[in-house]
Amino acid sequence: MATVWQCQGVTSASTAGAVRQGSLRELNLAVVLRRIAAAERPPSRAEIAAGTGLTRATVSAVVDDLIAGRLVAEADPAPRTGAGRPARGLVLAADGPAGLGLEVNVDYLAACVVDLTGAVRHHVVRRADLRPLSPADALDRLAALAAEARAAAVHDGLTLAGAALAVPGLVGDGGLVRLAPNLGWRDVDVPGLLAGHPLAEPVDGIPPLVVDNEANLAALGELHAGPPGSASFLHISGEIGIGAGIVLDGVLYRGARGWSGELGHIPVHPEGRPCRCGGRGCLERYAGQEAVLAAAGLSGGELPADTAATRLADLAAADDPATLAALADAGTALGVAVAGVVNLLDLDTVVLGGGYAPLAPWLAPPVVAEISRRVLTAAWSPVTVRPAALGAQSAAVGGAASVARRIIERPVGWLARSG
Amino acid sequence: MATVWQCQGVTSASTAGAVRQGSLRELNLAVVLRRIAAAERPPSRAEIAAGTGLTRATVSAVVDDLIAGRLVAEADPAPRTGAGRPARGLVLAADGPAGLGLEVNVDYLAACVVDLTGAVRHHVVRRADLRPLSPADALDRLAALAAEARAAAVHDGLTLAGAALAVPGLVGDGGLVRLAPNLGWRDVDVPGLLAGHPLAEPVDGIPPLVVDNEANLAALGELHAGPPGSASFLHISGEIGIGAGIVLDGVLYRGARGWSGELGHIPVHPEGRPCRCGGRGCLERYAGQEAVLAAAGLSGGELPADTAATRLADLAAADDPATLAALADAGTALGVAVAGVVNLLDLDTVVLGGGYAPLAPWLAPPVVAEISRRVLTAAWSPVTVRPAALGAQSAAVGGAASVARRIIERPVGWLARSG
DNA sequence: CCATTTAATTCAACCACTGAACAAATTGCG
DNA sequence: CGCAATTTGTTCAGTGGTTGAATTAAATGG
Repeated sequence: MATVWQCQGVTSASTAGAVRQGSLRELNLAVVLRRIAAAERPPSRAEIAAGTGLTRATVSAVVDDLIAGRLVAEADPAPRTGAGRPARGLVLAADGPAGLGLEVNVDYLAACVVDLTGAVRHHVVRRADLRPLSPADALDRLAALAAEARAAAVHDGLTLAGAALAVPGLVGDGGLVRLAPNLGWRDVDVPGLLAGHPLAEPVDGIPPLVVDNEANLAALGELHAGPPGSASFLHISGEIGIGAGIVLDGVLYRGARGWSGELGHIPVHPEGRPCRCGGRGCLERYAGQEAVLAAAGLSGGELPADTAATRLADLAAADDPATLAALADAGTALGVAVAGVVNLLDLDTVVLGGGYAPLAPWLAPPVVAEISRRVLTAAWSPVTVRPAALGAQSAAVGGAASVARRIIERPVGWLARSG
Repeated sequence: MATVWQCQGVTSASTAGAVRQGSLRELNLAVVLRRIAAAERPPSRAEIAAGTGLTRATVSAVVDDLIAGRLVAEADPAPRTGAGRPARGLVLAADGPAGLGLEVNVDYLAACVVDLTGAVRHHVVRRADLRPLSPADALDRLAALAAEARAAAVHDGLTLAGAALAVPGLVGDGGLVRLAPNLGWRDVDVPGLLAGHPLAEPVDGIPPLVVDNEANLAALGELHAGPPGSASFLHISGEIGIGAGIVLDGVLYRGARGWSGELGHIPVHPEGRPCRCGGRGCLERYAGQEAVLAAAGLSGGELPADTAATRLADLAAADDPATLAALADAGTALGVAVAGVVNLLDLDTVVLGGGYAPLAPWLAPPVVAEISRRVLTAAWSPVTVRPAALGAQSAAVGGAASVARRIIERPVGWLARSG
């Protein structure tokens, strides 16, 4: 009776491999670095030792490695501590490795560079309607933008350690874009088309290029930029489709096959309006960009997402009745779907991102109303609904930040780079 | 002896503590033990070494510790390997620590003992209507049942290392049952009421008693008993309320506050039937036990769940038209909600458990229909809908198995017990 | 100016893994 | 039957990295 206790998932946390001798240092490098990254103010070696349970001797040795590897620097001025020898505060290095974030969307390309501290060191958005272009041409332009960003990073003394590309669509294994309906892409082999463009210097443990869903990376951006403490949240990207990134306990959940977050096709009126997915009454048909524009009396189903959102926000700010009604209805539909999600996942925060970010003043109230009406546990603990901290550009930033985060989670790859 | 009563906390991935010197052994004990637990057939020390990357010397030393601690035993007969010195197969010990699973439900109490290998060594169900009893009286009876189970375990040479209690309701920190509507419990301090009843011998790292939602533990039972490969699934417990346990990548997801899985209050008809939760159109009002019984023309809203389910199954098997229609409608409503969940979480398996298990032949087809109609990615990869492997009794077994699983995940606690 | 206090480093000791050599136990071939 | 081949498991000196105490460093305060 062979009983299987643990099924190997796609990325299981408990798949921790064997701990060899050197792993000890590897693990402690990560522990100390995480501690420095998570601290409110620059901690001293002694504080880290007290907080982690390691000895001061060990912490000193580990910190030496981190400083030698340009991952950590000593902060000045030193924090005041009172009597005794003054502590030397430790901060993440601002001149070490950095992540490159890229985004391809319907009407713009974006590239940004985020360093270890989380600071956005470089950010370019190039507006252009990409729908007429072939995937190869679009990616060529993206590569040019990436090269610019890389040059800027090098100029700042940074080293790009990896890149993440956000795409508005379903992404399969190996960076294959299965379907990006609004771009008109289908089965596009992004890594293949980008081969030859050196986007980043390969670092052990950091893939040179990760392709991911735009909503996923935007959620990571929110995790990175948002206030600490909300480690379980739903980040909703309201565009033509409605995607969502799910962060549970500080970890992005990608689903069994990497296709989680299809919030737009949650049924809100089971026998309601037919949807292009084949179902009926999907959320997208009530709170998607096209539906809201139509309800507000605007015809531009082909408007870019942020243009549409700002136009709606302008009209709503001017108290246009049709727009206000359209947003109220969309918010209610969104609230119904979100209430279901919160009931299921017990989230404490819902973030309105993408095109929803500028509309949050009008969307959030009905969403909150539906949540408090329908969520059983809302009485015990309130659910926060707030706009995305990074706004519409969070996917590129989130991608770049995810690269930096990976280095913090496993610094040995970077340290092994060149000695 | 001061025993610490605690609830299964929300474990954050980033709380990974420092790796002290001894942790190295601690981690490798877990690595080797997991390997033995996950293997199809008893592996040899050499196979473990090859599979993990550890040296044979290290594996031998680790295995010696595990055998000395009665967590592992050498299997006989030894597996045939061909030429060379014959390997000595390693299996999980059947006479070491074991977990105690308990369940309080509307019309029965249950206790079971599961050993490390996953075998159910003892299982008692005591039928009784618990609703007239006070929580204290009910828990007294439960404690008596637990004492019996403990005696049986000791008789078998087992040592109980912890207990898990399944309750049909919301469980807060510290084992406080906030609300168990069908039991009529509200803010019941279970650990306080059970103080003095030695349910298990405290083991470092294994809380003596964990109180958890019935649906959560049932999902763990399914993870334990179900076929391997489905490490991300939704386990639905259809009772008077509809709860769900969410297993993602082999890990039970509890939610930010431990209250995940309220599937019953997902809206399926936003302005439909009013629900006692204050919302309208909750799934529970269309697929909950009361709704189905009423639709089938049965009045017994107070029937125990399994009785109601078997009665419905009998009627359906006899082709009773009203029952068939009621189940079809319930299945459709369930399918709408589940389709939303699958769209959101990209699950590959949905398990019908609790009272739904015997009704699966009639519920599964409409659920599958709604999924294939509404789930965008169903075209790429099918979603399996199946009845629970353990049936209605999975919560107690799942709780007991979760205790055993904890020992496998962190054996050092058990090994430190008494030398 | 000196006692006090806290931070960081140094250093011998120790723990657990490493790698190679060795012993054990079986198969297969002459 | 005997011996080479083969694979398993153990022994043992060696090493990397943590440990804990002692030591040095650098400030405050009376």
